[in-house]
Amino acid sequence: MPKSTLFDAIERPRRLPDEVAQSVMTAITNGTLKPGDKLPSEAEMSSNFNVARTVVREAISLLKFDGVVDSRRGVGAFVANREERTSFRISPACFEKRREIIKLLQLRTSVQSGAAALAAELRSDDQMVVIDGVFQELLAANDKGPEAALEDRVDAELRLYRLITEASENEYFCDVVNMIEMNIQNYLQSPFLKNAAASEFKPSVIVEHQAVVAAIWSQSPEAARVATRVRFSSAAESLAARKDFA
Amino acid sequence: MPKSTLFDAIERPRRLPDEVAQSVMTAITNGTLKPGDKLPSEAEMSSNFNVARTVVREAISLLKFDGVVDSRRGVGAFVANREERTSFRISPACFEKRREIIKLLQLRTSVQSGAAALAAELRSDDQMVVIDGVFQELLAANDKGPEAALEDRVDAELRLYRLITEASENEYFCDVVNMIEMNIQNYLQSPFLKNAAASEFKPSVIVEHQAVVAAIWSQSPEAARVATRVRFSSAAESLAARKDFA
DNA sequence: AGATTGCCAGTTGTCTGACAACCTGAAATG
DNA sequence: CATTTCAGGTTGTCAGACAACTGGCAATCT
Repeated sequence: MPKSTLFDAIERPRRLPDEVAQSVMTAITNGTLKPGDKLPSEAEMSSNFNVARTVVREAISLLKFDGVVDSRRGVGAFVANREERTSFRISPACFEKRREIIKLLQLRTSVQSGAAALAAELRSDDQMVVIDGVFQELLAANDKGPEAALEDRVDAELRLYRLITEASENEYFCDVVNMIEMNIQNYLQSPFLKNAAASEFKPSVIVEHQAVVAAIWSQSPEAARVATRVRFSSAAESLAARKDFA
Repeated sequence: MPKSTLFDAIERPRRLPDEVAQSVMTAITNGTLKPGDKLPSEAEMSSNFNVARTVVREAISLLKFDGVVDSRRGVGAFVANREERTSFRISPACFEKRREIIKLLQLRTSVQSGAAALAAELRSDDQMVVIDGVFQELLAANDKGPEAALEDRVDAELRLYRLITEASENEYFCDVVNMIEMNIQNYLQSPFLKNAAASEFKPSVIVEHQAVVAAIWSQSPEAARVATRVRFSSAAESLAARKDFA
């Protein structure tokens, strides 16, 4: 079927419970609702938001599951202390301010470094072969110039560090890194991402990647840790130096 | 009213949606449901679990919010790829096997080290005073011997590293650390925690704490990073060496 | 035959109303 | 005054209904 380009896809209605949850969540983050405060009753919110109580319940249920609020039957729902949360998630607001996203990358750097150190220690020879293969792909894509194989370059880089993280044999590192990556992908506009990737076309970048791979090859945890930190700090800095976002 | 110790608190009825969510989640983690698979329809699950559809909906809604499943109106709900999850959480199963909890502590170590490095760089003098104050409390509690001030010692240690993490000026580090701490507190039985704390009564431990505080005092990020890693690795090792859990 | 349209069963999303379980505080009771 | 009882409010669960949407099948048209 020839795809018509006459019309854009219509925007589909968002899910009500997520909207309500988001709304309550922002009230909590901006301090309108402080820890210990009682949320309005479900019936009240239901009429305020003009949605059914089931919708409000689903929304509150999400927050309860994260430990953001705590509800007691017959009493009400209350905002919990921030340090009582049982899940880690990144709010969309993170991607609106440069300072916030830099902070996120600091965390990413820290986690990725730890994973690389473990990977250096625990990697099998088979894993090393695969890692090196992807690194060669990255080199090949890089040789094609800044624009030609941009997609390939980004993809190879993503896979490279995902493989390294998996070689740490620690699912928690994988989960955190994947989760951060996913949020970046979801909330950062793709043209911006593309520009960021383009600006990372420098010889020094490849050298930094090289150092990471070499450290893992020689099974040197400390070297891997440092090299990874250098690489990701540098990426964060080059992002910080850019002018095309606030 | 004097608190009676004759009876334990009765176990309160758990929430149905959480149970259902947990049930589906384990089916996903153990591979019964693989990425791409279609979940049974809500009506079907409703009759299988013998609960109302609203309960099933809340459960699935939780998983959707985490990006664990993805649902399309008129079609069904599907298991998403693991790397597409948008939140990081720790399953209770983590605390059943020693190897799992060690892995969790590896992550904790990595994150805490990064936070300490930032704290060394960014701390204000006021923050340093508070940090040192809590460290003095820790020393005082330690001087009272292994059992006498056990509670105080644990509490001071918790506060010490929480303060350090906050001094990093990075909420993501705080959130991850708090979240891990919270899960440990929720899922690890308190007698076990108590024993673990008691076994951490050694002169070397205090020296390790001391090194962390000193590095932050002298604003040496690298020293803080290493000292923190030493401290938490050592804690993980002493946990691994224990015989009272599987 | 081939392409298009209309229709239908199945699924998720939302709404409504009801009742059960539970807590709080005030009124009734001794 | 101390205790009990009760009424009202809140969360938890249930049942049923309809709306919105999808995919595939059947009817229809060219």
